[in-house]
Amino acid sequence: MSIDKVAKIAGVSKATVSRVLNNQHIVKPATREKVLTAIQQCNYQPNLLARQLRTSRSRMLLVLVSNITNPFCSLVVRGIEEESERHGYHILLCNSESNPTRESAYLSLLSGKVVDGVITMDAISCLPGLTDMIGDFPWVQCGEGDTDFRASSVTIDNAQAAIAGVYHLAAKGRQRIALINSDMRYLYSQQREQGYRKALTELGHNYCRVEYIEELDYTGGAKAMQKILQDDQRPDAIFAISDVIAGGAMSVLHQQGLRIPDDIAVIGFDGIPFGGVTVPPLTTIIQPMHQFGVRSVQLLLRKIKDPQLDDCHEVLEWKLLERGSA
Amino acid sequence: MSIDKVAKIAGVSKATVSRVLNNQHIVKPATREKVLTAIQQCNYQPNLLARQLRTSRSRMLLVLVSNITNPFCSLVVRGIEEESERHGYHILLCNSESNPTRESAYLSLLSGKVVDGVITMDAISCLPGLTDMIGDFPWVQCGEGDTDFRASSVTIDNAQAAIAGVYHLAAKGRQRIALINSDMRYLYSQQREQGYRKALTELGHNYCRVEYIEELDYTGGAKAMQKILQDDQRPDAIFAISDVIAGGAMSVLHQQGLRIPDDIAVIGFDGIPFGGVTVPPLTTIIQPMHQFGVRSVQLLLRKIKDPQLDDCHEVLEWKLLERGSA
DNA sequence: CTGAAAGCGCTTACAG
DNA sequence: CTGAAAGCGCTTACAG
Repeated sequence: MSIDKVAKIAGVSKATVSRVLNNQHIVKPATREKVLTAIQQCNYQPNLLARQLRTSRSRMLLVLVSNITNPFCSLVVRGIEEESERHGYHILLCNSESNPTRESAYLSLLSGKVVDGVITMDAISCLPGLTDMIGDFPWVQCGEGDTDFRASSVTIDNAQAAIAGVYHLAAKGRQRIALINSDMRYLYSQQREQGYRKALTELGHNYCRVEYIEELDYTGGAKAMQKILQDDQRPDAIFAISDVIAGGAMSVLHQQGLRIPDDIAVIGFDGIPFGGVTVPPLTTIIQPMHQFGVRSVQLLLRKIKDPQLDDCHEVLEWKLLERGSA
Repeated sequence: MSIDKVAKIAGVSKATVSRVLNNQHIVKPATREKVLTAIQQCNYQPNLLARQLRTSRSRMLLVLVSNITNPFCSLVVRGIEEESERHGYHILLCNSESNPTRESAYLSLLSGKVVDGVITMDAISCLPGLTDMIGDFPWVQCGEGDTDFRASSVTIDNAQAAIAGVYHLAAKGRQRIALINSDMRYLYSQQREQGYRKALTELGHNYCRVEYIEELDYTGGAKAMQKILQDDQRPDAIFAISDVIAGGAMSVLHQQGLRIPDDIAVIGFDGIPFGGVTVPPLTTIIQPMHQFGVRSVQLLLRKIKDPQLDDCHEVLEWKLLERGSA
């Protein structure tokens, strides 16, 4: 009714009002003026829902993260949002906690036409049956690059990065390098562990120790570190699969009076700001988190514009940043 | 058309299909069965947009945060999302970076009927003119409690909490307590500084020193700490307005070889997990972040259900958690 | 218990 | 350059 009201005030048809609203330049300037004045006058606000229904475009993107509390995630999300905004898109955030019920509730927004596409950051293998819900809708995996699915992806070469991490520690003379890994449902966890094992083999190291955590947070890292310290043979280096975990591990080392890196070196993964303020500052492997977000949006929008487009698997650069801890 | 298709297959009217879809129990079981089978058969997915347009309810909530990267924000958002989901609502996240253009783009979703209400976590004073856009739509301020606006709010008693922080430091024998404050556009920053000053007066402390940061992150805290250390007279305690800032400050203290808390005590604010793994662990004032989110949603939904309801300003409990740093 | 019809507020061929 | 009309896919009084 609202656009009707404007039309009545301006003395034109609602088609014309719609044209002005959508900046179609075929409208005669004089008519255009009349309409704009009318819009001002009644403080008209378009009903976006109606527009979306009519055009079957919502300009809304769904973002599925497992835990927004993880700085890695929030930094990527920031990139996603920034790029989305540049293209006039808004984002719907689903903080899934890897909870299938919640994920499927959000994914139904795809078939419900509420969102035009989805960026998933959760583990692919946490989306069992959920991939059916995504169906043929535009989809980009961010941080996970499983080519078995009908989705584009943005990742780094996780195995290679992990290898570089191990070599860095080895170059520092470390002989017993332990890995604290997170959830093996994540492809990147598998890939990094693979890299870790490969590097050890190449280097001829006999010591190999992997401890898994349940929750990817500081506490998880601390618990894993405690576990490792109960071993008969103490490692002389820790490779943490994320900076957050490294943080937890370091706090335990401090409590135990162990010196970093003298007694045990620590290297992390991600490159979150937190790593700059640990004691000592954290050596880590930097992922281009912001760029992860930006590229994901670009790939997604491209697919939305042209659904025929082939999936594309983009591999970005990582960088080892040496600070004090290793 | 889609509901029409189902209707045709089931041999009923689309009104009946709609009734089944909405679980209205007036439908005869036999008819219901027919419809359900038809739905299965053609794998029908309702168009939510159409439903929302028709019912003028989107079951979508807008959440405006200034920086999702701040752990305080992401922990609150997690609470918001959890409670939203319980009520069948989804959330739209706007990471504003206090950017008015971006905020107004998102706020137009209110008048556009894309969201039913908004929770703002940004500084009230960062929303100049934006409050007009919110108009009479359901609105809850989270973390900021400016009663001058037509909005409900969920906060703690910031002044009182700050006073407790200062008294805690004073009880530890600290005489020169400096405050690292964040952005004074935030009401909570003003209130905490007020509390800080009040406590100093009550205690008869002459030393009073406030350093402001530009960006609420580790770097901001570090910079502020460096600035303070250039003073002729060094403080013997730092009250940081957030744990993140405390983290940055502590890293500088370590670099300078100052002992915490012996040389300088540090107390933070918020209670983010990070505080548990600093060296030493961070004494802090805990805000009920998750509960902030939960209550905000509850107040908002109540208002959405009954727009006549008066605004309500809820003040939750804070708690001082003593750990090693002060 | 069920159906025909109106309507939510837009956009977009189509005709002029 | 502009308007009348159809239609996006639902829900909901209203009548029976």
